[in-house]
Formats: sequence, structure tokens, C-alpha cells
Amino acid sequence: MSESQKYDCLKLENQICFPLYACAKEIVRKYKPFLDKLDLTYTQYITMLILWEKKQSNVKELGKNLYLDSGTLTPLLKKLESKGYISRQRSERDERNLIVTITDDGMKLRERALDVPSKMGKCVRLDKEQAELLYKMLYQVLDSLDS
Amino acid sequence: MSESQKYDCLKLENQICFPLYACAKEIVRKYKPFLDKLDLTYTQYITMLILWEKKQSNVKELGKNLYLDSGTLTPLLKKLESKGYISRQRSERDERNLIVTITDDGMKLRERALDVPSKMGKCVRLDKEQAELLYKMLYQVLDSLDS
DNA sequence: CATAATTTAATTGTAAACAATTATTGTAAC
DNA sequence: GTTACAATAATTGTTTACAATTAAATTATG
Repeated sequence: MSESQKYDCLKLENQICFPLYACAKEIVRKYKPFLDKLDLTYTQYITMLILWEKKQSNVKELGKNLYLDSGTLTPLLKKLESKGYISRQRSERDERNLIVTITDDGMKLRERALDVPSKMGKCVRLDKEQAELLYKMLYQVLDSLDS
Repeated sequence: MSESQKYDCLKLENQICFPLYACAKEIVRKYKPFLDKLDLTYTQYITMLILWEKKQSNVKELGKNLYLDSGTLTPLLKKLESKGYISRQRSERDERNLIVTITDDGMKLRERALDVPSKMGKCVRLDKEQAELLYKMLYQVLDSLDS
């Protein structure tokens, strides 16, 4: 086998992971100007997505939904609390649990976030069919990684 | 329009970006045990992928290839230098350029990295056809983000 | 009941990522 | 040739991310 063939598997262009990594990173960067207006980072934004729906959650559940651990979430939630978008208090039933509840200000922010998805959609050139296909494949990979 | 419909676009499950973000993150995490053996982080690994091929580059070029800026690369390259995998020196022709060159130890590492791609491949349940499709779509998105 | 095991969040330490700025070098304009 | 502009990397400050550990509360086991 030639030198080049032997090492082909280590070429950047033959990695499936790299475009995934780069794409995620660049998309998060594209969000920035839109999220800046809401005073949110991307990770804070996806945390708010959950809370806009559920109104209440806890660190463990958020971590499961977002694939994040308490080392990431604890400072992030303190930040969101300091901005007045959420409140944090221990559960009375089980004091190990930290209950995260969205505030009125947090709910108000939802209105201002309404146009973010469509603005982002315009940055990503994928038709509906392709987007659905990509979506399915990504969740398939995500599921296969869990096991 | 009902309350639920109005805010559907802000549901986590309707975001294409989130599985991308989560998937990239989880795959990088999956790399960790394999890369630990090489004393490399994921970002250091993809930097080495370039250098194993090209032997030499500079900060600007690496940044373009990897979608990273000097704020990320400068400390990373210093780290790789301290591990003995690369050397850093200013170009004589243009002292603004920092030339990054792989060392003998850096090249030796390539042998030990040879089985990383196949090991990672086993973690991701995608057949060849699907993987190629995903690959194309990701680069399509990446390209559309540039413009 | 008392001790062990488990669960949950917080903390610590390291690396990544990027925006904004700075410092230096090189190039262009006059 | 000097001054303005551009290019390049480094620095600074903030946030993200995670592994490993710690602390506290709860549950299970003897």
C-alpha cells in the first residue's frame, strides 16, 4: 500500500466528524447577532427554549434535555438568574433538587425571540426536505452515541 | 392562532441547530478516550490532521482550514509545541507569519493515531451511503454560512 | 436505628472558543 | 521617505464544556 493510501483515513477531508464540529460552531456564531439583542448566549438560549415551554425544570432534567452537566449548567443558570429571566430555589420535598422557574421577565423575552428561528433559517440554505433529512440523521447519530 | 402554534418555532424539537450542536459535542466527547492515549484534545487532533498531511503551515492557514482564529490557535499551538509535536518560528521573509512545522515526534504520533478513525466509526451507526449524504449536507450548510 | 450506597448540584481545574483590542510588520499612497 | 493602511499573531476577558471531586440529602440495607 502506498504511503498516501495508508494515511488516507487521517485526512481532514475524510472525517465525518469535522464538518459536524465546524458546522455546529459556525451556526452558533451566526446566532450571535440575533441573540445579542436578547442578551443571551446560544447555550442560554436553548435553556430558555426549554423553560419557555415547561415553565419549570431542574438541573438534572435540563442536563438530560440539553446534553449538559451541572458543571456547565450551574454557572449558566446563575447568570440567567442574575439577568432576571429565571429563579432558582431548592425543592422542599427533596433539597438535593434545584428547581428552576421562569420569571415574568423571562416569559416576556419569548415574544422578542419569536423571529430568531426564521432569521436563522435564512442563513442556512437547506430546503424543507433536506432539513428534515438532516434532522433525522443527526438524531440517529445522537441516539447511536448514547448506546 | 393558538398559543401553542404561535410558539412552535421556539420548541427545541423544531430546531435544526440543536441536534447539530449536541451531536458535535457528543462525538467530540466520544473521541476523548482514544485521544487521551495520544495526549491530544479534539482540537489539537484536527490540527495534527492538517500537519500530518502538510508538514508545515501557519496560523492564518490553519485558522482557515479549521474555522478557528488566533485567539484559539495561539495557546493551542504553544501547547502542542510544549508536547514536542510541533515547532513554531517566525517566517524570515515576513515576520508577521508564524510558521508551524511538525517534528519527528509529531510524525511518530501519526502511526499511533491510525486506528482512531475506525474506532470512532464503530461508535457512529451510519452506513456508508448515509455518511456520505450527511457529509455533503454538512458542507453545503457550512458553505451557505460563509456567504 | 445506623450505616452504606445513591442521587443531586456545586466546585475545581483545564481547555476551547470568540469578540475586541493591541503590537508588530509589511505595503501602498502621496 | 514618510504617513496611512493592511495583514498577522498575540493578548485580554467572558462564556462554554467537561472530568473529577466534594458536599449534602435521600434511600436502601443490615
